[in-house]
Amino acid sequence: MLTIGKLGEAAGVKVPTIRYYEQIGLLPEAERSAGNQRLYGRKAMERLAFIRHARDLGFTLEAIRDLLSLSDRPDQSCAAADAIARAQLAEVESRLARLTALKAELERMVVQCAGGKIADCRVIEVLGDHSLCATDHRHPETELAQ
Amino acid sequence: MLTIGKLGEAAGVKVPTIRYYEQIGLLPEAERSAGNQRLYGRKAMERLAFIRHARDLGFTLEAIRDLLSLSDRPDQSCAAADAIARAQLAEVESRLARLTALKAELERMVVQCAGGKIADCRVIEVLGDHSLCATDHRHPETELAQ
DNA sequence: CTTGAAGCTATAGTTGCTAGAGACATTAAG
DNA sequence: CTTAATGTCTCTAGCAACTATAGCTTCAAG
Repeated sequence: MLTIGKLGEAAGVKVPTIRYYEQIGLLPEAERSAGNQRLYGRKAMERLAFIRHARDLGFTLEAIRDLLSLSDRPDQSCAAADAIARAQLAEVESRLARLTALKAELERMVVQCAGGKIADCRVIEVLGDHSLCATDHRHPETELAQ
Repeated sequence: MLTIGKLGEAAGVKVPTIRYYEQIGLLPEAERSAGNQRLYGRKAMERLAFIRHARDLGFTLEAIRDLLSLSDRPDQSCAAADAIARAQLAEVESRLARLTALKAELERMVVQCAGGKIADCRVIEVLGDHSLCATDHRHPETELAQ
């Protein structure tokens, strides 16, 4: 049995994060030692690794909650898991497209900066006047988030 | 003079967001009408457009605060503005690299899903066992944030 | 003059943690 | 066996950048 610190070390997750996952119900309530400290076995370790990996892949905690409950029902169809993964892939692809456009615009901006005074600065100028922009990177809906 | 609703419409920014920007000092306190409603002129409109555009390019509000105060001093060197923009470009490039790796991993995952039962699902399996992964996409430091 | 939209303030919620305070537990050294 | 250092406990508050809600006032159209 591992204490919370060892578990965190093993899984690459910070201690308060583990307690947070327990608090929001992503991890079950841990067993406790005589002195009230959390103790974890292999099952908890695996579950935490699953969460960590999914987080690394950008899944939200909500999506992970769904994936975990799916993985607890091995006899069911995997369509739902597949759908969640595909949705995440679509998310990533759209963010990628957006970031690629941003990169182009930022590059244009910094390349044009001649290094003079603010009054002549292309960076400030472009930010102040959207019409100086090559690409239309305005997205009312799509969040930059995550 | 525009009311807050018209300004928001014109700049593509929601009304509560404008009030929020005022609250955190990104926009100056607006003039008020006899009935205590905010009124905005061309200067406020331009400042808000600047903020909006910079947000669209992924600058944080902190960076925008700096850029705005720079743009208020047109006689100074533009080096600082350039540095902020370059930092943002670097940020975007690193996120781009990371997302590209995620995309590859997610694609691998969904392609391998044969559509059977959860017990055989590659999505769940890969998430549960990091060693099944092609790429090492674990980043202790680099946040996925933004 | 009435009605409905738009404005006001203030507070709380969102996501996914992270940081702090103050108290108890455990472990290693002396 | 004691002490000191570290680890853990709970609880609360904070971060970014908004968004939503409640309950009120003001404005513009008919």
